[in-house]
Amino acid sequence: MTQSSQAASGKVTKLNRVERNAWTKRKIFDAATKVVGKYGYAEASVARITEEAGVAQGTFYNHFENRQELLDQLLPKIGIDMVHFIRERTGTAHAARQEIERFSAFFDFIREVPEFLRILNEAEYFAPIGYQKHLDNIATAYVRILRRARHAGAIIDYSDEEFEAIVHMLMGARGYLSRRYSYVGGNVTAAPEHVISAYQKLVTRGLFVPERKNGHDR
Amino acid sequence: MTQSSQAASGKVTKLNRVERNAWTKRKIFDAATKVVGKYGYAEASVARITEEAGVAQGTFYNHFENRQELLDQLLPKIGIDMVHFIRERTGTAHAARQEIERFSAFFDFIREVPEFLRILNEAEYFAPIGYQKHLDNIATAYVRILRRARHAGAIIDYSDEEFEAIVHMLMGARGYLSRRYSYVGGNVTAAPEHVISAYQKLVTRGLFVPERKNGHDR
Amino acid sequence: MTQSSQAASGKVTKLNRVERNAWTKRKIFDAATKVVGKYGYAEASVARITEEAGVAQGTFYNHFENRQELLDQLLPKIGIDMVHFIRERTGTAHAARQEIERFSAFFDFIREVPEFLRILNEAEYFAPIGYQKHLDNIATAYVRILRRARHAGAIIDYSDEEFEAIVHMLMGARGYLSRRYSYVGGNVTAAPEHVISAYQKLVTRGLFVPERKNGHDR
Amino acid sequence: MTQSSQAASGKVTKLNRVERNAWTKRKIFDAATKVVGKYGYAEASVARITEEAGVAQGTFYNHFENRQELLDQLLPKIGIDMVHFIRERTGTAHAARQEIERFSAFFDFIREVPEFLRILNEAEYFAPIGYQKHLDNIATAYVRILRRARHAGAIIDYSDEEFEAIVHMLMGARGYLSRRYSYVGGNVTAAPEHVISAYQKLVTRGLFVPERKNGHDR
DNA sequence: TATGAATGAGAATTCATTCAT
DNA sequence: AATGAATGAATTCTCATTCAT
Repeated sequence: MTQSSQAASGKVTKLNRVERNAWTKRKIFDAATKVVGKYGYAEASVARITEEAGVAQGTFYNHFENRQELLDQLLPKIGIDMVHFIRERTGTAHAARQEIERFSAFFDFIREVPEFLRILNEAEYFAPIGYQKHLDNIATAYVRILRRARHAGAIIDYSDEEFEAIVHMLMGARGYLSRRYSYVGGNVTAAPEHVISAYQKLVTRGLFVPERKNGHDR
Repeated sequence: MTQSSQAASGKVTKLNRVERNAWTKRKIFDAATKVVGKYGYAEASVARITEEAGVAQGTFYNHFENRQELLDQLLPKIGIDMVHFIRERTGTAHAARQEIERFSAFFDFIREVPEFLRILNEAEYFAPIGYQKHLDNIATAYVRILRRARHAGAIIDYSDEEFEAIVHMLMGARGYLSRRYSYVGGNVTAAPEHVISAYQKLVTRGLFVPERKNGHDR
Repeated sequence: MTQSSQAASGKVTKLNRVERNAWTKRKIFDAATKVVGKYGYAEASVARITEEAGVAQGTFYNHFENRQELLDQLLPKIGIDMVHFIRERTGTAHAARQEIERFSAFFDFIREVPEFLRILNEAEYFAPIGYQKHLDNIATAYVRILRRARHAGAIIDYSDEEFEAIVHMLMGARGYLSRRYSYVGGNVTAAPEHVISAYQKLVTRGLFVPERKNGHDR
Repeated sequence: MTQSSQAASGKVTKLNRVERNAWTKRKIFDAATKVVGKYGYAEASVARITEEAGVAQGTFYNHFENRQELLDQLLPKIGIDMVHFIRERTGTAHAARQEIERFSAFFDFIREVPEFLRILNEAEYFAPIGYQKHLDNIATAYVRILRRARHAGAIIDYSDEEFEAIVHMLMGARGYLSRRYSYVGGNVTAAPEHVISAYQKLVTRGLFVPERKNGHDR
């Protein structure tokens, strides 16, 4: 083992049994991310994933019960990365403006992790368990945000049940918009200005109350 | 009563060659709708479809070039049915209220054709050509509606480009909402009241100008 | 039916039942020749042949018991054409020189009927009955020629049994040579000079006695 | 005794991974030889071959990219065996007599490997890549032999180009003769005496100069 | 734990032949 | 006699999973 490969593994000394195990599992996981991002779930055969990971096919089944189990873990894991990414890019402005920040950050994340979009969109049918988990994660966090905004007076007139519906609309809007506008000639691009402005108008007017000088939440 | 009108009436005694041909194609098509709606595109093998249709596998290839060709025809065909269905259920009220009618009609259509949702949602990956065709159909018609509303003064302050983005948001919203709320215990149900009200609030406030006594479009 | 198509059929007036029948059979036969010559027996599906002939698939079975029957008729029919063609191009010179004329004429025939080579060569495996018939036709005629030459004193020291072997050698030589030298860049070409001279040397010296002034056969 | 030498000896107790792998591939190869020899390439389906080999169909594709790849390897491999076989049976007599030895040895080889003839003859159409490879192998070696004979004075008056043509004639002659005379009632038999004598006369007189007391080549 | 050959159930598609009209 | 839709067996190839080493 060379120094550089040790460095890449994050360890400097020889790996013990547990670490080697985790390291192999990680290799398979990362390979799956790459493969699904590039070819989609349907083409993500165990053969392709293990080849990309540089391990034998049999090794796969030492770490995952079966192909589906891995596929179902893919989206939730990346989904959490996304939540962190967006949270870091959201400031303390008025709630309506924060929502626009989140919207933009979502598109930024797609550019950061181009595999995400495909993994997200196909998951509903190829990794339904993972998809559900992801959706619950996001919806829960999102509803909490809206509630907080309502508590701060930035939203009125929406019930908790309606929040849940709103959250699905916003997620759906993002999904369709990203599919439509994130790809130009095979490359992942930033959201066009008019897309952001349209989202801003719809959401700001439709969901939030007009911002006043002292209307900051938190 | 002519032979052809006999065929159309569903009460068939004897069909001529052309009618028999169309009838068989139709059987395959309907079987595919059923199968894809129930099992999804991935599981819609030619064997399954032809079995459902009650014809031999080889017969399939007398009517469709290959499996994909049929799959790509599925969504656009049903999509057009949907457009007609919604149009029939849309009155002449104020534009904002018409949009809510369309929203409700969409959910009604899903109950009418429960296969539609799955055929629509999976199409992006399993029948991309058909999906694109469908999306274009819908987006074009939808943008035209919004423009007319703007011309009638029911919408202001949105550009054509923004309309396109809005249309994708609305389609995305419907898609996610229908996935979340249309199924209860395996049955297709009507949209809950709070979903309709949330949509109504978001869209009415976000997209349209407040309705005045003389604010009808057209 | 137009005048020109009547002319093409070789008939000027309306065709009666028998003639129509023969005409259809002929169309199928010619189509098969074309198709096998271009794509080979293996790709000569009934669908392809009938399409080329401009008739329905079912029509095929009104004229031929099955696909194989037609294929087996192909080679013997053209083989007879070849025999006539070669015979017409053979003069009354010394037997050895006649053999060279036949050899050259064989290559000329290939250029005249470019389908022949493929039909001949593949027939052994795809139309074995027809192949055998053809081989018998040719061998019989060829042996007769050699016997006549022996009777005329142009060949000595070969028995009838040996003649049969010689004939197979000569046919084999032609077959391999034509495969090797008749195609250049997809086109059928004349036999190169050195091929003819090599054949001439081998056969003239190996089979015939040296030509004398009065050594003409016949 | 090493493991590998155990394998080579045919008496096998335990094979290691590499040996097992080679052993399986060999089983498939041998099965293909048998099947093609008996039924021809066209009937040599993967199902038939793997059944004959006693392995699962899927196993086939662990060892060969596809069906055609195997078929194209068949003839060149056996062709090399044939060359060795013939070379071993060729003495140091005069070149003309050596040629007769080779001719006889060819027929002996067919009796040794009865599958060869069919594998050879059909290859042109079913395994064209393998056929070309084989033909090149043989023609190259054959021309080299003729040149050596010319250098030794046993052949005069033939150019290199003519040699190539001669070689094709000899190969064609053998091919046709073997088809005609090697099978009697389903069994492979030796070449009849009159066939050998006819070949001997034609080639000895047609290609070589009369043998003198000191006319040995080499 | 890692390996990779072996498995066998299916997948899409082709095509000679039949047969009702 | 002509038609052409219907048939279904057979083909090649894929791939998740198993298991002996």
